[in-house]
Amino acid sequence: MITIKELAEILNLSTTTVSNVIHGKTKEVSKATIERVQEALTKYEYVPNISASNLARNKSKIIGVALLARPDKYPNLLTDPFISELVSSLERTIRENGYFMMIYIADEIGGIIQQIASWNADGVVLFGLMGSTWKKVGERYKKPIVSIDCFDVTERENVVNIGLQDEEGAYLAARHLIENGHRRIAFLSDNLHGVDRERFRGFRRALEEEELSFHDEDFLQLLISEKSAEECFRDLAPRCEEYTAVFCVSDLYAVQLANAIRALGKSIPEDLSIIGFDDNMLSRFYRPAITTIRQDMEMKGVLAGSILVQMIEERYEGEKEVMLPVSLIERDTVKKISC
Amino acid sequence: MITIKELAEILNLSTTTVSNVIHGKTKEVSKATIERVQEALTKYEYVPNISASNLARNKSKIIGVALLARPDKYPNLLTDPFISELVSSLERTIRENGYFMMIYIADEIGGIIQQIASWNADGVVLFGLMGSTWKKVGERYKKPIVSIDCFDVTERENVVNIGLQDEEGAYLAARHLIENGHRRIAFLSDNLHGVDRERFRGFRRALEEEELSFHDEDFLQLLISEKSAEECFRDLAPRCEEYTAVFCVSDLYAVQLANAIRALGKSIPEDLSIIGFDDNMLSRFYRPAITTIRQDMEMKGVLAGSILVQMIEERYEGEKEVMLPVSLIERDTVKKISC
DNA sequence: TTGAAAGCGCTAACAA
DNA sequence: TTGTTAGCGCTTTCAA
Repeated sequence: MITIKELAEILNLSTTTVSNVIHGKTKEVSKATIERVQEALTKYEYVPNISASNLARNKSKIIGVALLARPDKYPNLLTDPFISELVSSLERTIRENGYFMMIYIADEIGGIIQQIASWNADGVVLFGLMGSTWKKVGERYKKPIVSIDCFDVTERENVVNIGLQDEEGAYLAARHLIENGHRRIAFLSDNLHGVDRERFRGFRRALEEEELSFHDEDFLQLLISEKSAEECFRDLAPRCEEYTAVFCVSDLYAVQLANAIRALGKSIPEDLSIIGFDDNMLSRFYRPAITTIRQDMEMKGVLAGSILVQMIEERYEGEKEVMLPVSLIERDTVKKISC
Repeated sequence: MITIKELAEILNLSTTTVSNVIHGKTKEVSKATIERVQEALTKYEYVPNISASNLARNKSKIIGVALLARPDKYPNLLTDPFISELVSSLERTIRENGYFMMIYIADEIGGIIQQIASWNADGVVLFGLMGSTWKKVGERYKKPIVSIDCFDVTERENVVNIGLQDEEGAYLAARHLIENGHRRIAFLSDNLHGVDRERFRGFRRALEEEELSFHDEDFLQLLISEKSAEECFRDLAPRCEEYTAVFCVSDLYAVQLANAIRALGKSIPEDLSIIGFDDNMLSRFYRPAITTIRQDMEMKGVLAGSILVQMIEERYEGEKEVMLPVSLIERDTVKKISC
């Protein structure tokens, strides 16, 4: 692998000049030398050494993408349609802006942010971060950060959050069920933190508006840390007898619930209406196609990537928090019933 | 960010010594200094600069993962369950071995391999590479390579291929259909290259064994470069009238075909039997659950990652080609018929 | 047991 | 228009 220095010697030029034509800073270089250099570049198949360049410039063109997940979940995190759509559009946006993506998956941010700092990443996309752990991030990493689906971020320096109208989405879902005559509606999720807390709030707001009651047992909680997903749903399915409809916080859960219900010999939506959240491949391909709340993951990735790049290049002038809209996608898993 | 040099000055030591204790080369360092250094390391929150280290060592701990795909397809390549399972297990394996993954998605290998060389990646995983383009790779990149699902690789230096018993898989699928009484069987795919060619061969072998004829029109080709997937399947569905069963080269296609058939008011498998390939999330979650040929993507990623690491560390002693097995997963989309 | 110093390849301020 | 040179932070050989 030939270096700039060697090239300079061969051409009887300085490294500066060679470096300049490599980077197109050719205002002050004569036509003749430009050509000579470029010929040599291709002739000797020059390949830049990015490590050296990074070291000299104190930049890296790397964007770190940190995905936080529980250890039992992250072995196959990228397999989750929700995550893969996000990463897919992030990757493309980062690439198209001339940066490189380095993915980190782990259950705690400390080590990750350390490594990201080690690589001198120009910026970071953070996903799945919980409240208390923000401290560590701020202490160890001073460059731009875009967080996705985080809360209480606005007071932080150098951080922009891409969020979603979670509350509104769940509200729309619940309203849709109510408008179709449903009165006994359950809420299905594995926790009540972060986005799911917001969705829980929206869900309850819709019920309260109609003065429908909601009791603790109407929260169908998946104990995913204790048993396999399949077991969770098998155990939960019988409890759905009590309801005419279930709101699931993801399409993945909606599909799995539908299967568990059907395994009991019942049918969807005749025996139970189901509504999901996300509008990804699963709800679209499943039959009956799942009625769901759409969020634009594509847009989430694109925004996260491009805003981060703008921050890195010191030309971002938008808000500290961007809220993406949601919409109801009516398909075939909500039955109209007469109370 | 404090550097080794600064640390050395503070401690009145040489950079060598500091560097040595950082890397645990402490055979020739006194207990006392080890402790002093380690205290300072934490006190001053030392973070190594990987670019500098890479430059000095002429290594990078980076593994490049190059995914080749047609431009119209790669915007959302990572969204494909097949790819996401692969990348997910690759990422984990790479991480667990102490390396970093850098993903590259593009339609031609030249630029990618250039960038990978620029980063001085210690090794590369190649997916989706076609025959003629291997030249470029060999010319520009001399370090270890693991290819996935490639052919004619055994004669190359530094290359190990992770393949699959594609021929056998399709053979199993076709046999299964035949054993269930099917005689008019179509083959559905978007091309007949690479793995699909192998599958086509296996498929035909099964037919030939039973002296069943196969004509050109029995190859249902998806013209995915010309129209959207949905249109493809809508246009293709009526042609399935002619058959009692269709073998699809992926679960994704199997699901989409099933939906197109059902959109015509027919049912699966009563009116048409379908068999897929991959055994991923789609075939498992769909109802009726798709009968399919299982391949272990998890294993593919793990093998690719760990073999590459072994090659990088010069301790790989296995074959130049690893062939993963397939198996038939019987589910609910193949009907037993009496001829 | 510790240190001095050269060098990895590139950049950029400054000089000519 | 081109060249000189001093780093960037770390590793590693060799010497002390």
